[in-house]
Order: sequence, then C-alpha cells, then structure tokens
Amino acid sequence: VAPPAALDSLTITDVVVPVDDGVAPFELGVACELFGLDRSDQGLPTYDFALARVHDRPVRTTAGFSVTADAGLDRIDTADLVILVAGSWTERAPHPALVARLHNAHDRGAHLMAICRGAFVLAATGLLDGQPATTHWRWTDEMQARFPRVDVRPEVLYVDNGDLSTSAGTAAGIDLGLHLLHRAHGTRIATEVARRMVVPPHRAGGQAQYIHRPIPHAGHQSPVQDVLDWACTRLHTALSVDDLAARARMTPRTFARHFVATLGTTPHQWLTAQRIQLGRELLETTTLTVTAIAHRCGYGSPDAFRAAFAGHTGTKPSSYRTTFAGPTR
DNA sequence: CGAAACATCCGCCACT
DNA sequence: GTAGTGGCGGATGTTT
Repeated sequence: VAPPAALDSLTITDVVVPVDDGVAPFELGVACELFGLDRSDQGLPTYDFALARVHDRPVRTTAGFSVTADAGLDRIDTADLVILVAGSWTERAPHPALVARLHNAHDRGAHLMAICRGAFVLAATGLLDGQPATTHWRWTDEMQARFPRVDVRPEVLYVDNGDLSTSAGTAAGIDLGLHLLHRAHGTRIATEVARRMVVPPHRAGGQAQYIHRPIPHAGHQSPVQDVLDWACTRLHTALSVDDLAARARMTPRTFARHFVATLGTTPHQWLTAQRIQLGRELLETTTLTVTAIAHRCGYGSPDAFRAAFAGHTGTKPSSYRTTFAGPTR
C-alpha cells in the first residue's frame, strides 16, 4: 500500500515490456516514457529497454495500429524490471511460456511491475496469491472474483510488495514508476524525471482522490494554488491550516472545502506530505542531524518529525538516510 | 513511552 | 429551488 514499508534499494538497468494483441498504447507509452527514453543529457540514468513479443508478428493495439517488438520472450531472462501492461492475456490465461519466464524472473530477483490491467497477468502467475494488489477501479471486482487468493485493494493508487508491484488506472502507473525510480536512484532522480514528464513528484492516497483532481489551467491560478506556492517557501515555519486559510482570505471551513475539491487531500495532510518530502531531500543530500532537519521542516521537536516521517514512509529518518543517502551528499 | 493539550476535519445546519 | 459560506460539536489524529 502506498507508501510502502519496503524501502530496500532496487537495481534497474535492464527493462522489458512483453506485448500481446490488445496492448493499450497509453500504458505502453507510460513504460516507454519512464524507462525507454535517453535523458542522459540531464544526468538521468538510461536503461536497456525492449519490447518482447509473444507472437512472431506485430501485435495490434487497442487503438488499431500495430507495434513490432524487436525482442522475443527470452529477453525477459536478462531483465531486472519487467513491466506488464494490458493485452489479450487480461481476458484469457496468459501464454504458458510467458508465465514460466515471469516465474523465472521473479525467482532471479527481478522486479515485476504491472500497470492497470497488467495486474491480471501477474495474478494469473499465482505470484500475487496472499498479497495485496490493485488495478483500475473498473476491474477490481472482476480481478477479485477471478483471483480470490489475491488481496485486491480498490482504494489505492499503487501497491509495492517489494518485488512485485501493481498500479491502478494507467496514470497511476506513472506514480508507481516514479516510486520505483525513487527506490532505485533516490529523490533527486525521481523528481527530475517527474519534472521532465511534467507530473507531480508523488501523490499519496486512493483512486477517488485522483479521479476528482482537475487539470490545472496554465496561467489561471486558483486561490488555493497560490497558497500552495506560498506555503512551500515557508515549510520551515510552524504553518497551521488556519494560517493557510488566512493567506487565502477564506474562513478555515471554506478553505478546507476548496482544498479538498481541488487537490483531493486535506490541507494538513498536504502540508505534512510537503514537510516529509523536504525531509527526505535533506536526509539524502545533507549531513544535517535529524534534529536540525526536523526543525527545517517546521517541526517543533525531532519526535514529532520522526512520528510523521514513519507514518508516511514506513521507516525512521535515520534508516531512510542509510538506505538512500546519495553520492551528491 | 504514555497522558494531557492541542489541531484538524467532517457532518450537520442555518444563513445568504 | 440551487449553490456556496461559515459556525459548531465532537471524533480522530498530532504534538508536546
């Protein structure tokens, strides 16, 4: 469940996406955008990236055009990240050769990531039995019915079980991908990729919150947006929800309502998320003590910071630093 | 760590 | 009648 307790570092160098007839172009696009582009000019990592075909012919996408995958299924044998997207296998049982290779990859320690209905393939391998998982809300009931041993969670954006992960609607695949990039390379890389893709670095919370999120209008800032920008520059102070409301020239009650309607999260939850994000960055990129970082993130005591940090990330600040402290530090 | 003090948030309702 | 505002109480969660 996001955010996950599993924070072990992840190695990603070699990424493969098996494709079948019925592949969804957007899901495929998300995989390509996250792992298939060369952004080395910005100091971002590059990956060996390939599509692997299940047939010896181009596969037909749901949008009607065809895609030719260069690699065969054996490409899965060398990958450390396998991304599963929708295909004909989400209705029928996946090809046994694919299932066998996925089992193999999993046994080898590769990470298997599913976007949207790609979770059905993962469920069909049996690897998700007894584990939490998610998929698009339109298919959560069907997934639970077809795979009763999987613990389907309709309310979350993505689930990371450490070596297997699943995401809700396609866009949640972006969140999951960024989360995996974060595990592999740390906050700086993950937020930089997010910036390149022009998506917010991390969204917490369930699908319902996402669905109601409006598309921000360029050059047309809401009063709430203005307060967010302002608040981000003063995270080191003891900002309260009432302070935000005052800045927005609204009563706390009205402000809270607008806030939830715009962002799908409450003011205090958002504020805490920003503080923790700042805390992560400081833990990774500086050698400041936890007490100093707590103070810089607007917490009156290191205990309060530790509690909030643990609630959001599932780890203590000190262990987080040990796992993720980057070379830039 | 736990208890006491404090803040947040949500349903409800009256009001414009 | 509809849409938005804001005050209040108390359950819930956070900070000291």
